Amino acid sequence: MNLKQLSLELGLSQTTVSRALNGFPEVSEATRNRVQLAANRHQYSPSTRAKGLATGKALAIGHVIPVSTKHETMNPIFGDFIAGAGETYSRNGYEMLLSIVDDQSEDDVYRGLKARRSVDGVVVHGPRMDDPRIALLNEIGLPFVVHGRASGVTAPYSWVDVNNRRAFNRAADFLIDLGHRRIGLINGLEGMDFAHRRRNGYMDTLTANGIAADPALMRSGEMTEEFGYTSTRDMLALRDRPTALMTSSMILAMGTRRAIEEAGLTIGRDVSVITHDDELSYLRNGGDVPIFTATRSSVRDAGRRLAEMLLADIANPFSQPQTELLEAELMVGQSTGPAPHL
Amino acid sequence: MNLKQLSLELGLSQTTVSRALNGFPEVSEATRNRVQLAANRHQYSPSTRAKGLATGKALAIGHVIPVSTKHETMNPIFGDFIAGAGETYSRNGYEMLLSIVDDQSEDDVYRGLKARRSVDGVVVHGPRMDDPRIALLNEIGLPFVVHGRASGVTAPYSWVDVNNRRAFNRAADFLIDLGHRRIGLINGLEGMDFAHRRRNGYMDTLTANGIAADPALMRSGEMTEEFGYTSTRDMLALRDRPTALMTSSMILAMGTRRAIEEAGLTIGRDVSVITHDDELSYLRNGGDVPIFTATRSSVRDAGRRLAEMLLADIANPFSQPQTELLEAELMVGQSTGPAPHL
DNA sequence: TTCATATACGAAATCGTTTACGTCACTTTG
DNA sequence: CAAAGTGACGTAAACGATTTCGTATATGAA
Repeated sequence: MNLKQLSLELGLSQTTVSRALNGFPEVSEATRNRVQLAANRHQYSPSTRAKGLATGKALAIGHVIPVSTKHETMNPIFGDFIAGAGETYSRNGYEMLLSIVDDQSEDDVYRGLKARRSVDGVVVHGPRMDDPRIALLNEIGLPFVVHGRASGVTAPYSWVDVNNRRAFNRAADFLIDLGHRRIGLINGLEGMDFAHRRRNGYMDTLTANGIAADPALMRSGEMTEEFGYTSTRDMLALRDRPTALMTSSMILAMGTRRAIEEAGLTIGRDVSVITHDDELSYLRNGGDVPIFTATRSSVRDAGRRLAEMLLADIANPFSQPQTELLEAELMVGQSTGPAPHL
Repeated sequence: MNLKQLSLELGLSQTTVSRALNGFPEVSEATRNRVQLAANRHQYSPSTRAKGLATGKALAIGHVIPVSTKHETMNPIFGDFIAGAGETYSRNGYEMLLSIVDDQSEDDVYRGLKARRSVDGVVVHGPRMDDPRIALLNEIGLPFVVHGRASGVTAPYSWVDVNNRRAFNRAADFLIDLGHRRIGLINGLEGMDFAHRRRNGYMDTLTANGIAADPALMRSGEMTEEFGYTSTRDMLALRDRPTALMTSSMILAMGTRRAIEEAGLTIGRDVSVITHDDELSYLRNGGDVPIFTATRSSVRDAGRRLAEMLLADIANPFSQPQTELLEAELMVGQSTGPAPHL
């Protein structure tokens, strides 16, 4: 069923039917009802393609997901993030377009989306330091919001981010208050902006407390369970092993737990662990009492907020860049305790 | 840059330019080259919307991801699955449309996609037993392929699935060969088709070996780490506790490991564990020697295969339903050993 | 020379909407 | 009572591609 058929059946012009359905005032309430009813009866919905052509809007948002060619790793937070964003989109009549792309050819994908006019805007995932995508998107004039920030980029842009620095400040502070002095960090990949900020937060707090940062206690890599395991195992094998560890994700923390227990140590007593927790739906950090002490911030909420921001940006093209900094809360769980006397 | 502008600049008609770019024979090689060059120079790509309108194809595939309203849980395999499918799509010039939808209103989403003509076909995720979506999609005439199967549905349909039954047959057999008689099962949600098949595989092998299935050793629920933990903890507290456990996912297995170690037991010695492993990129099951003994099948491959099947289906509308049953391989790791003498 | 046949290109319809202009019958206003 | 609104609807031109017919020129055969 298309507009023409519907209007023919109603004995009205396509114009009137279109206006009736889109809520324009120049149509009587009587006919509007008649049209609505007929539309429902036939399950009429305007063709997205035709509507898009006519209005010049795509009514779609693009998410470009980089997958590292080296490790073929897909960020596990991604699912929950788009679940949040997706809610906002469908509530506003937008569709979500996904492009999975190896991090080599990202540029072409953005250019392609623009050239084919497939989307009205895009979400930038996994920003790195000095991320070139921001300049690119500004250049080609595609509205966008970044999930995270890109240190080193001076041009203004919209973003939604967690206060990673503050979160890791607080986590380190918490451990130091418990008497820990040897604190390790198992972080995301070097070059990822969030990893950079988290390390800064960690290091600042250490030095502020007169503790020298030890390179042997700092690791960055792909955030897999395996990496959490090997990093922890190696650190625990040091002559002067850490009494506490901070990890950048729950999955890393699982690996950390495995290594600690394999070493015959007890988590929360021999080694304290604080992790960042994105509140992934399938990795809930316990019920009432968290398993891991954690800095917690829902990535799903971030998705929701970011989508709202992007849609607002698109609706009002001359708006200034918006930003939103989400604070993580520190949840005290069972994985931390006073520093042991070694 | 659109077709009109490009043809104007070249001093050709839109027809010729279009034909040149789409590889039609009735255009000389000389002008074809000229057109190609100009198109590249201006980064011209045809508007998806206009092209879709003209051709009647959407050049897009829809993925409808159900999110349970109760638990707000998003299936963790989803990310890797669409990474696989996405590769196939972009290689064939298709785009991927994502709809996140609570499992109440799925019907409307499929109807909407059809009515708005947004996609040429859809992928059905997470089929349940007697899944009504298959009948619905057949009724409204939207091409689809199911990731998994739906026991109880008699109508023919295309699917790609892992041989869940066989996988759990083999896993159970393997444990029984090691001398285990008390074998627990920690499975996905009741009603999910894959969970049903896995349980059947498990139970068949038990009874074939003269072991009565014990309801106390069978659990189904959302496949979170927490559920793996509580299920295992409860089973280990039984007077006649299991010496081996089978779990339906790596994440469940992580919870299982936590409970086992918390009970002061050693995995692979006191309690053996076999898990199903979807080869999620961020949950690699160890390197050379797997951590968990596992029935392994790449969900990313499944995504690739399924996408190819769907595109073939769309290209040839009168084709018969295709099916593909992937076999899981049994990887022997460090989490299994001979049954202990209790 | 003439007619058929390629070869290379173009004019215009088409896809399904939206929307800038008309239009026409009634009020309302000065 | 004529002029000016207003309310309700229609005509037709976009939007940016593809595609169905043509058409003009060159080539070959009769």
